[in-house]
Amino acid sequence: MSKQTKKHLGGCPVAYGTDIFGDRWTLLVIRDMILHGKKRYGVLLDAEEKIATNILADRLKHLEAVGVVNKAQDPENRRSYIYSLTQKGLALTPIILEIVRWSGSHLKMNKSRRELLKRIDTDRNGFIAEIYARENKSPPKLAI
Amino acid sequence: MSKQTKKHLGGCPVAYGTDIFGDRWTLLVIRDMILHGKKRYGVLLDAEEKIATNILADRLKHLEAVGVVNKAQDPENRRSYIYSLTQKGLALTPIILEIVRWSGSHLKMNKSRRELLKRIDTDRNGFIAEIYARENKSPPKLAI
DNA sequence: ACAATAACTTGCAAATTGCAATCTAATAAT
DNA sequence: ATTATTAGATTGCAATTTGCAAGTTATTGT
Repeated sequence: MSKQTKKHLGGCPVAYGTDIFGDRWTLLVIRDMILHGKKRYGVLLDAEEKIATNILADRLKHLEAVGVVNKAQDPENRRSYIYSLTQKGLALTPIILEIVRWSGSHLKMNKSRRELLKRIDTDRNGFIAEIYARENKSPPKLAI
Repeated sequence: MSKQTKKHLGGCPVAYGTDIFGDRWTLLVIRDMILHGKKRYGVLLDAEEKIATNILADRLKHLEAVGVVNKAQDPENRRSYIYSLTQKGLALTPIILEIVRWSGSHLKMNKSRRELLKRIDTDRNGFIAEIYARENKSPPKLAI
């Protein structure tokens, strides 16, 4: 992820988005938080794709800086930090879901993932609402 | 974009997606093709973000290799090549549109871009159908 | 024939990623 | 109380990628 190129010019929304999550590792971190409810450094480190420690730390710091994630110390264990998705972060859910849908058309998936895709197709808004509820955030207004 | 890390493990759809478009430049190229109908190397090179020639060539080659883009020589000018989105490529449209929507909530945009956002919100499927029609491809089945 | 163009390719410096070791503060175990 | 372990990084450095600008080749325009 290029810090040098992290400047969107001319106000293009896609360029703005790519400045924030237009790299593989950031997208995967967001996936883990949105779809799997992961909230801790060590748990995020455990993803299948094996992110490097410095990359994970860098990405979490970045996501906090852009307001996608909130970092708070766990009062019961001050070594540990809780990373929560903000409203801005949760609002990335539809993007993640569209990625799942697109990939679902071109990738062999196991049964549980096929069922996830079916869930998304069957009741997308309900699925989104569940993710928001899990994070104790109010869901967005329903779109048609 | 890491060739070494371009391997999705375990069949996760988001990881699969990030292998294909999980980098800034690829997303921006896809944006230009989907939203602006760009089809030629020189035109894609002219984007606001100023992609480097080697990066553009690399990304187009990659997109062709993964079946998102088709490359054909222009019969009227054999120096020039036409890069067309395949069905697989066009199916990325909902992702691009969700990125536009998300960014629209967090970015000041000029009038034309605000109108684009309003278009997407008002008649998303119609907008998608227009893009498919522009590319002479049959649109996907309507989702609820 | 020569100039201009389209699409790259190349050389190389700067930046980023990836791996593994290391560090510090806090908690757990003894 | 002391030692061991843990959580979350940070660091050193090699490998890879990006970015810039010059260069190349085939094709078209003059």
